Order: sequence, then structure tokens, then C-alpha cells
Amino acid sequence: MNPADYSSFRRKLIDWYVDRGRDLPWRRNHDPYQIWISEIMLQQTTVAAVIPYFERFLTQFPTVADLATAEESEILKLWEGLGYYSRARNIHRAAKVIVEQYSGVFPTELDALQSLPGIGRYTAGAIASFAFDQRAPIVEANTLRLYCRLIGYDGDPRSRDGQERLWRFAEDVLPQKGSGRLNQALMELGATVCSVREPDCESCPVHSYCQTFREGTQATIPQPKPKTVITETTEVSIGIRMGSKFLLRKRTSNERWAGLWDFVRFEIEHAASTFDSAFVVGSVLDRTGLSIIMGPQIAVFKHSVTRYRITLKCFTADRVKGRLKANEEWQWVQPADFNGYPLSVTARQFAEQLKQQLVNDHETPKAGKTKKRSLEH
DNA sequence: TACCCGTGGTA
DNA sequence: TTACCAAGGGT
Repeated sequence: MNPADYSSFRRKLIDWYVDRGRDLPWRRNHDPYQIWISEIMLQQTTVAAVIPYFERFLTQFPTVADLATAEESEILKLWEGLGYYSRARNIHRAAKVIVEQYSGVFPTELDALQSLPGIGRYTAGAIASFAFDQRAPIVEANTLRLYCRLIGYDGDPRSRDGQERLWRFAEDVLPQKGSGRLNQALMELGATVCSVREPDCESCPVHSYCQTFREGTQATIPQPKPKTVITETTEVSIGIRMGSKFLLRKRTSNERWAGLWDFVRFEIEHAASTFDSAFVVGSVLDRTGLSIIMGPQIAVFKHSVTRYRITLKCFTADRVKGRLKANEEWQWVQPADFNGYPLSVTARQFAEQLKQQLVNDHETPKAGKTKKRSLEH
């Protein structure tokens, strides 16, 4: 696009945005705290998924000071089901920095913002422009696609050259005042009109400035991300029972679902022709220090996590002896109290299954016709 | 730099 | 059913 056109481009885009932009919860004010929380939640996450989480989060933690003094597990509980849990741990860390090093006042400078945990180049630009109307550029999924098409960039937008060009354009197109609103408008156009498949160019307010519109190359620009390879794995999850409680383990920071609670769980050999019960019992002893007697398999879940497709086999088991190893965090929890712990989706499904099992046991106390072994004593 | 991190919606 | 995608960042 010719730099001489930036001004009229902006006018057309803003007119469209004022008319057609969505009313979203985080667009109703310029509170940097609220904008920050929304931006973190929206990372790699859809608007529809974020809205209820955003509302609940702000109700429980209205200010950065509330967040800084919270327990990490409280934050994770509010994040439960949203994914990418390091985001939740990072906002906790960042909240503490803001309170301790910035006296609880949100920093306004791009560099200061980007130095906070979980805030990268895009999120720093978003907060600086949306909250403080600084002339800060942004490039994320929507604007990357939009910019590539506007300028007809047919290279790899993730390459060094592509990134340089996109960030350059993102900055050049900004006005001296009103960058926050323009950035919002750019993203909105990318999200709702300049979509991945079948962009609605006829209703695009700036199609006359778009190189791919002129050339008819919208379908091939931008270049798609390289394919991800899916790996099949099989895991077992074991609800180890002692009395009326089950054993939960807090997942450590170097593994998936870090900070969330889960049943004892590990990968087994994928070839599922025979189930090696002795291997499972031995692994449980290794990991927990407990000797167990395996119970029945009560559920199988298929679960996809980015590049893995996991078959999760869920068992119950009884602890017969042994003492829990001290190198990890454990809790014995009654099914009624599972909701008090942040759980991964699969752990949540397993927990539901266990609760259901207990209800069934109560409904059919005479174990004559039930094949599955009762969870009651 | 390449890889890791989750979940749900859509075609 | 599968493949792709979403307001990215950390290491």
C-alpha cells in the first residue's frame, strides 16, 4: 500500500469499525488491568471461549492487588478448562511485580510491559495502545493475515523477513493519535471479514487498498502454518482409594497441566493387545510408594492435546499398604470435594465418572446384577 | 531456533 | 472423522 493512502485507509476502516465492531466485555473501558487479563486469556483462544472466563475472573479479582495476594491454586481454578495454564501462573507472577515494583500502578511503557512474565511483543503493544493510546504496533493471528493480504506478502510470514515486514507495516499504518482504536479495528476486520477461508471481500471497507483483492490471491496468502504431526499414545490413570478418599497429585512445573491436580497417571506401551497389570502396579509403587490392588477399568477417554492423541484408560485401585513419597504434593480427597481442586479436563472427566459410580452403587446396593465391582466397602 | 504448552469450534 | 485454527509466549 502506498503510504500516501494510509490516511484515507484509516478513515474508511474506523468508519466501518464504529458501525460494525462487536461489543465485547473488554472493550467497554480502558482499564489496563482488564485489558491485560483479556489479552492473556485471548492468546490462542477464541472470543466465545474467553467471555465467561473473563467475567468470572474479574468478579473474583477486580484489581491487580486482589490478584497479587491470591493463591496460585485459586487462579488456576478460575483458569480450569481454558488451557495453556502457564498463562495463569504468569499473570500471578506479573501481578506481584506490578504491586511490588510499580506500587500497583500499571506500567505504560512498551519495554516495561514486555518485561513482565507472559507479556510478549504483541500483548505489550495491545495494552500500550488499547489502554494508553500509545503508538504501538501489533501483529497477531488476525492482523498477520490482514497485513499479508493488504501488502500481498507471499513469503512465509513467520520467517525473519516476514516478521520484519509485518511489524514495519503495523507501525507505519498507525496514526499519531488513536492507535488504540485503529489497532482494535484492524483486528476486528481480520477476525470478522478477512477470515482464513473465504474472506468476505465484497463487504470489506478497505478492499480497494488490498493487493490480494486486486490480484485474486486471497486463497493462497498468507502461507499456512506447516502441518503438525500427531503422535498416538496410551496412558493409564488410576483412582487409588483409601477409605472414601482418592489420591490426587499436583502436577509439577516441568510437565503438561503444570499446577493442576490429577489422578496418578503415566504412559504405557501403546500396543494395547494385552494390558500389563503388573507393570502398572510396579509403576504406581515407584511413583507413589504405595502398594495397590487393581480394580476394574471404569472408563476410556480419547483426548487430543496439540500434537498428541491420547487414549486414557481409567482404573480404580485400593491402597493396601505403603507410605506416600515426600518428593511430590499429594492429597486424599473425597469425590464430593474434587471440585475444590483445579483439574485437567481428563482428570475432571475421570472424577465425574467416579462420582457417577458412587451414585450407582447407592442405587443398586445389592450387587447381584452389577458386573463392575462396587466402589463401596 | 525449534519445540513446548490445551481446549473447543468449524468445515 | 480429521485437520485446521484461535487477540502468543517461554525456553
